[in-house]
Amino acid sequence: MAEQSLEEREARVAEAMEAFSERLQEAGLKSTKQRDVIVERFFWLDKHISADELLEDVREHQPRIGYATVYRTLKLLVEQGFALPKDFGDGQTRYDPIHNQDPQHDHLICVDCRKIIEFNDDGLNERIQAIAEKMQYQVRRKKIELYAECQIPACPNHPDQSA
Amino acid sequence: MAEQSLEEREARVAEAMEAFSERLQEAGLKSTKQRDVIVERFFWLDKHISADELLEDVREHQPRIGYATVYRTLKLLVEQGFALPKDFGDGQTRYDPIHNQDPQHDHLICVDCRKIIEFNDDGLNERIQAIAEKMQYQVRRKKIELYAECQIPACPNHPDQSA
DNA sequence: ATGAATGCAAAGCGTTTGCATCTGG
DNA sequence: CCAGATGCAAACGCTTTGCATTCAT
Repeated sequence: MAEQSLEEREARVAEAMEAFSERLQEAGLKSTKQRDVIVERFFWLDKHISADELLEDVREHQPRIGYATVYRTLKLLVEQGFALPKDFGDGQTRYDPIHNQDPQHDHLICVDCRKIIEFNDDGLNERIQAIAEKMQYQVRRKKIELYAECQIPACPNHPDQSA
Repeated sequence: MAEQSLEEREARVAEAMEAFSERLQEAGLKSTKQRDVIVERFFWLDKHISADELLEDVREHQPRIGYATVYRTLKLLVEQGFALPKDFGDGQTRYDPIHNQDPQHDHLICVDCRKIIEFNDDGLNERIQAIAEKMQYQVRRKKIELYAECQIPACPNHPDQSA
């Protein structure tokens, strides 16, 4: 969401790619051109992306990539802890890149324009811990989605806001 | 979740059925034997049920019911505000009956035994309101799921707990 | 060279829909 | 009567899989 310089973005992607490569080697898996492109674009785009959207983007760099490969790579990313599958109720699974520094944010989805806004609230997280503890549970991960409408007359979050 | 006497359950179902019938009439829709059975079983079972599970149950009462009818009825229930579709990541949509008295609860899902526990925490709700307000949004509905593991050595929430 | 990854197309799965038939109001 | 509901099967959209080929190590 926050604006990000090209350098920052490149640094972030490079870091993520490095971590990913390491993990691949650890797991005895191979690094291929397709896999690398998919993962790199996934980290570069850095948004809740669907397999479909990712494939479309990746094909600009590697036209002959098939969707099976995208799905397989996405699954791999999830298994290796680099992505989290999300379902926002629009019929397709979206994948959320996990940055080490922002391990677990929540979402507010505008019911008017479907824009997805990320947020993080410490008070909320504390309360959740407390709730789980009271029930004798320890939270592993959470999924918090607020479906809300904008209160400003003309919803400011229209998709045509240059991304 | 809470134990419920047969009378209570019957009363609850009757009330829900009445409300549903009213809504049907208001909307100029018809009450049919199939529809009634599906809706009644849905309210009676009163859990996060999948179309599949509901169909199986309903067929004990009306064997010739097709799954299209179940899906259509579930959709109707959602449209009319009697059910909320939920996705817990197991590949199929589950439907959560809405009781007037418990309009919007949240869920804790045991990662060990997949048991789904409902809860409701006012402090949590208040905080959520505040978060949305700060962002200039008004929450329409929320989806909060805590995936957590039980801290008691032998997870007490095993599916074989008589339902 | 050898096990893993790819690309394609086919299959799979949950869900929706077209259509002829039936039914409630 | 006639709009709406049903049941069946076919269609659907997203995702997964089988298999022959290619590629990284």
